[in-house]
Amino acid sequence: MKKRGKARAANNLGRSACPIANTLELLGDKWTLLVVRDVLFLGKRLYGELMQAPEGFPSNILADRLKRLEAAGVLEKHPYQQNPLRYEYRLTAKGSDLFPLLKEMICWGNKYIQGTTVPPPGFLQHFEEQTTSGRKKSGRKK
Amino acid sequence: MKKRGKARAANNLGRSACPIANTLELLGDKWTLLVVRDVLFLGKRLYGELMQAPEGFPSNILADRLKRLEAAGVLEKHPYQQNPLRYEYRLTAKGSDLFPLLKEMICWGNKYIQGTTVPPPGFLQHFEEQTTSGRKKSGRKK
DNA sequence: CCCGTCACTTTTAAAAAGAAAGTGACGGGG
DNA sequence: CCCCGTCACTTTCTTTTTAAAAGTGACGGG
Repeated sequence: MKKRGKARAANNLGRSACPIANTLELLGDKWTLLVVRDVLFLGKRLYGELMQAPEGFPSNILADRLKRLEAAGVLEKHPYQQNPLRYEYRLTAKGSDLFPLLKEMICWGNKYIQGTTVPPPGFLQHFEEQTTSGRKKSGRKK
Repeated sequence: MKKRGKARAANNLGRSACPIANTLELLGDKWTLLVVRDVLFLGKRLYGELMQAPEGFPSNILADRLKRLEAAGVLEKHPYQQNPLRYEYRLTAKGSDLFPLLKEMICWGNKYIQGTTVPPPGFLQHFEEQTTSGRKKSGRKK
């Protein structure tokens, strides 16, 4: 077996083993986290609902991001009707656990980008409990 | 003066007033936060040092991102020699305050992307104190 | 002089984004 | 039965961005 320098041939990592670089590989663009935002904070589940975002998703971009997030295990597709077969999108634990990241984006944005909307008091706490880290703190046992 | 829907003509906001969308407007790509990572965690300050990152910056991309981060007030350029005039890059408070965001990326990446490098114990705490939020919380207290 | 370093800049090709129109499965109305 | 409209994409085409690579200019040293 050959191993020269950092051998990454046989694993799933991208440009390096850095967790930041690998997270950016999946989420590092202008649209992906907006999908997660809308599902997590606004409870959107349907393609048509996601298309309504004020940022104006191009439909092909939205379809592509949904596909990628599903492939990455951040979203799951569940059928919600037959005839024609239609799916809704739900966050997995991997997806819900993006909450702290999103929260920090909101904090930083509110602090440093003038004019950004500040969420109403208590809004973020409501979602805190749905994350794995939140559940850990509230002490649900096996 | 026309105002249709949400008027954003006279402000500096991008696609919407959402703090997440606006943060992504600046930081939402595969490279920008890697620059911040290297300056913040690895103490890199020179163009040549940043070029050494394992992810392999294309030189034009690095130059462009440094320019954008400086324009956004995340980095500052300081001369460190004459003849020829050369500059080093330093984080502003706006830049250091990206630490919590980066930290959450590390946590999420470590948890959900197999094989990513986990920072040594105590590594992150070291930087915690340098952020504004860290300083606000009485600087150093266990 | 020529060589090498540093910090970019320019050039060019490939990839991704964005706008817009098209597709297919259906349900309802006339 | 035929046409209309909805939903959830897909395709096509143009523009922009990225990426790879070569080039530039100001030095300093031998």
